Amino acid sequence: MLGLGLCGLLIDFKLDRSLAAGPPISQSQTEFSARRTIFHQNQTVDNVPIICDGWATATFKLSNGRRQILSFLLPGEMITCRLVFETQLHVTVDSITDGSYRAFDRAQLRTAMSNSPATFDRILSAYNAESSRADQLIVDLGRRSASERVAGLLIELWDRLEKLNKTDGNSVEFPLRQSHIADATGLTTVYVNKVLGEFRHEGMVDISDRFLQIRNMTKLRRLAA
Amino acid sequence: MLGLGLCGLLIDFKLDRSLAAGPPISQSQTEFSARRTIFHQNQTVDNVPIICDGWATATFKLSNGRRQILSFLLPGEMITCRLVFETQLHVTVDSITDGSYRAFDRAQLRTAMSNSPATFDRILSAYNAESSRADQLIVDLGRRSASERVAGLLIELWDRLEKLNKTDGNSVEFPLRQSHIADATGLTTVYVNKVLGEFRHEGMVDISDRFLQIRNMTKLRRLAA
DNA sequence: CGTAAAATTGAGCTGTCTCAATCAATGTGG
DNA sequence: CCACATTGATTGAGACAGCTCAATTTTACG
Repeated sequence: MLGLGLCGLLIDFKLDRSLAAGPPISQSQTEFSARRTIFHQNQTVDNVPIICDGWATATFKLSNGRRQILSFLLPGEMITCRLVFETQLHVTVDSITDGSYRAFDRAQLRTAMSNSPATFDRILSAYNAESSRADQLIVDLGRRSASERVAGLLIELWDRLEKLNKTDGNSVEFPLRQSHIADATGLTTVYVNKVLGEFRHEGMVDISDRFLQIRNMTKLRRLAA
Repeated sequence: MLGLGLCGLLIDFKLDRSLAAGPPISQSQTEFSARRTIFHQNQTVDNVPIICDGWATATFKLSNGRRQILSFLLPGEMITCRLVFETQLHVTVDSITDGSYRAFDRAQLRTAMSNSPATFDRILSAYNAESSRADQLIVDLGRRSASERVAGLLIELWDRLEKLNKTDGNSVEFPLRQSHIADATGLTTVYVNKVLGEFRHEGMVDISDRFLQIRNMTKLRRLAA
């Protein structure tokens, strides 16, 4: 019963992403407000948090102040699937917007995985998706130019938001600051600003008033390819 | 019976790494020689290959000739744990040295996972290790300088080779070309050469005659930190 | 409404790249 | 076992993508 329930939640939150649109119910839900650190790097977490609403980042912070965003966390996503199998968090999780998360019991999750092949497959395919994005980021950072990387990030986010039904025509709500884009692409905010200015000038992409508008998707995808 | 056998092999190859030193037995073993492409990007692989002997790379190749090495594959390692759960390979696998691999049946692997919690844990902890290295690489590429990245790569390989008992004092057999280091760190071979020359000049690290010698581990680790 | 955070712009700098040449090592066929 | 061919290492000169520093304007928040 519990296993099944868990499984249902997982399907909703992680995979079908349908609950994001519905009313939040679970008692384990925790709200967070914008621009807060929700979990600290190297913290031990006894459960597996899944973002329920809002945007957040998973960031690796170096001692000298440099930081690299490893992933943007959107509704329905685990901070990292690694947490299903280990307890120590290797990143800092910072909220971007207001939102909420739910914490799933690790043992129950694992029980659900062994009891239900479907749950097993879903969690593992989420892990594969996470791993695929990481590899994509490695290629971007290692072998692509600044504008290619920014284009790639915008495309990735667009595609993910589209799956969440958050897009509307060529436009989508977009709470990222230029510093988020910089920390995700390994650039400086100053240079990100120049790249985005160039994109705007070319009539390809426009970010303003917390909205991202893609004016020439073909061109953007070609640049990111 | 089969499940157990598989599990045993896995322990040997992937986790305890003990079989690497012993005689190869399995009939599914395939030999490869140096500087060959073993698997192609986007190829469908019906089984899960594990490197048994020798060095190889998993490389993502872009259409314009740029390439990024995602990981170096050492004895006992899967190309990527993703292959346990999906069939399409997203990278090219190229051998560096002569060597061999064994191909495990995917379905049998998965059966072994569900039958044996220990196997389950081992495969997933291998996946976590893979994911951890990927995240480390992202941070390196995004936020560290050329010499930090090269130092980091040498340290990573040193530590992995040490676990395989391949190191001898401060020295270890090291078949990588400077172009491998370049493709792994997102640099050019010319610049890698300059960085390595600097390392040598400082008496920190020396690579010659297919051997890596670490002359000042403390300094190297501090640089890579 | 004041203050802090974010975006924008400009000037100059540097880490890393490109191009190109040379030299060393490794492998190959005869 | 040699001569050649190929691959890898090294070095130098010059270029440029992206950085730093710094000032200014705009936007957002308490």
